[in-house]
Amino acid sequence: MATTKTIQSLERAFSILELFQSGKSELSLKEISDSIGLNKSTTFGLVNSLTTLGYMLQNEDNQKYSLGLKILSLTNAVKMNNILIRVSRPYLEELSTKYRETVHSAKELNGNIVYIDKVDADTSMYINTQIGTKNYMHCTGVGKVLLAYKSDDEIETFLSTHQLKALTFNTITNPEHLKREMAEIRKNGIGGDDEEIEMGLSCVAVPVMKSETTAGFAISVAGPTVRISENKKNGLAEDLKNTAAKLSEIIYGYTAE
Amino acid sequence: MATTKTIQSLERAFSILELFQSGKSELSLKEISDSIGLNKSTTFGLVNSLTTLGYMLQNEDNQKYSLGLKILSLTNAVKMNNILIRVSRPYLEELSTKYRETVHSAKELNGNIVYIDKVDADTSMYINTQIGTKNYMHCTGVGKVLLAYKSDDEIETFLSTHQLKALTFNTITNPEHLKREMAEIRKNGIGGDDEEIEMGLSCVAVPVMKSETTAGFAISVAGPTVRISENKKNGLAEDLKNTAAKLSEIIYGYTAE
DNA sequence: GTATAATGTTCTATAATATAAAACAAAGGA
DNA sequence: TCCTTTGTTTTATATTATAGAACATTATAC
Repeated sequence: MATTKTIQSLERAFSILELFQSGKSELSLKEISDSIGLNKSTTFGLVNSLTTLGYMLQNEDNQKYSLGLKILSLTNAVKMNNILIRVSRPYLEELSTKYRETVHSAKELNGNIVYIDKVDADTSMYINTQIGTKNYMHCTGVGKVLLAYKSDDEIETFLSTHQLKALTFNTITNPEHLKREMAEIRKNGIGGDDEEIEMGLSCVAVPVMKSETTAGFAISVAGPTVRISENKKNGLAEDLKNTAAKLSEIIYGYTAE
Repeated sequence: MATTKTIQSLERAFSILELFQSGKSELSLKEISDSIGLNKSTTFGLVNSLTTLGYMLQNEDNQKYSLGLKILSLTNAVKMNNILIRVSRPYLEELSTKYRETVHSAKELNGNIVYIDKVDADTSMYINTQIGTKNYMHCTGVGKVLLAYKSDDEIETFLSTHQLKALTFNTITNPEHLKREMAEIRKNGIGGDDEEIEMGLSCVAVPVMKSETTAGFAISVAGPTVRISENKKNGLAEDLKNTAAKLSEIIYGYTAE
């Protein structure tokens, strides 16, 4: 459990790297120092260090800075070390190709979900989620599915420590209501979200079980509400369940029944 | 140009993250502190900060540490910001599928090449290269091709500042010999390496041209020497050239002739 | 089941380091 | 050409990272 103070220069360095997540591929020193609210020279020290280490690089023409390719070497390590990502990728791609929708995998981390992987749909609609970032448990398909397979105690703890913030009119904000949905998910082995994060956007989600009662992670197929409900009839739910069963077996060596 | 001293805690933090590139997915605090040669508590401070920031995480069962998924969010940013990676990926995959060999893309960075992307072959043979890491210019296919399209002055500078280290019996260590090969590459628009990094391993490489005389990056197909020479006859070189021409056009808007 | 070893975590004093201000350099625009 | 803007270097100082030691917790041996 982390209680000690985090090292200031680390916190600052990473927030500089994270600046590039907002779409800009190049930033000037000025822009960086303004964004993080630090002195020019302090910023320079940080940026310069990151550049020396290969995690940022400077465009020689306009002096601007961008992210360095060395970050990709860490990515590699993350993926190599995560059987989960390695194994599930092709299955997620298969689902995405078949239904032409966006597919996510996610796991729980301290009361939130973190996207592990994502396969974008081959359509004009782009779902704005980022691998490695957090999202709520109570309003995402993957989140609700993962919550459903926690113990009753854990669910109670979650509900008493997390406010069920409304993101749309559909977001479930009533704990009792959410608990009823949890029971429903456990009964059917399937869940989803119905415009609970954003109007017009829905998903179907299933858990990848680790044992008979515990979920390791979850996968989902998301897209415009109309298409998702249509696809559900066309076997999307069944396909998701089958995929999850395969992953369960390969990753955790667990087979149902 | 970076001359200032790099911030110590940053240097240390990243060297901790880089420890996980050696294949181990979990490391104990002790292992980490031993590996980087720092005091237990100093190491703890660094590791704890990285954990708080989401770039590492601790296994609650055995206390061991691993890389955090948040690294993947930076990956995302790198890829989003690099048209090069985004655009070329499917083409590299196509080549890899067709020839069942490993495909690389790489660009130059301060006299070395850095792998930008890699598609592993669907065979038992695994080529030990890592995206985001450096390699020599004088003995890799991509490196030689990129060197060939530098100006004569730049080539001279490179040769006078870099020792041509021999990695195998085939590595070209004679500057004059290398210059002759550069001319050959420019003549044919194609290069490669013939067991110059490792015995038994060869590759064919082509530049992706930015203009008539300058290369933006390079792509290569690598594999066991026998298969590569066989594939060359079966159109590998032609396919590579065609792919490179397409990428040239899409990424740099440059068309030959 | 107890004792002992090994490792993870917290506390604290101190030295070392990151920091910001200011000076300087270089580039760009008026 | 001058002035503004932004990137880089220098330097003094205060803050912060650091390592040693104590403490806590877990694993191992007996």
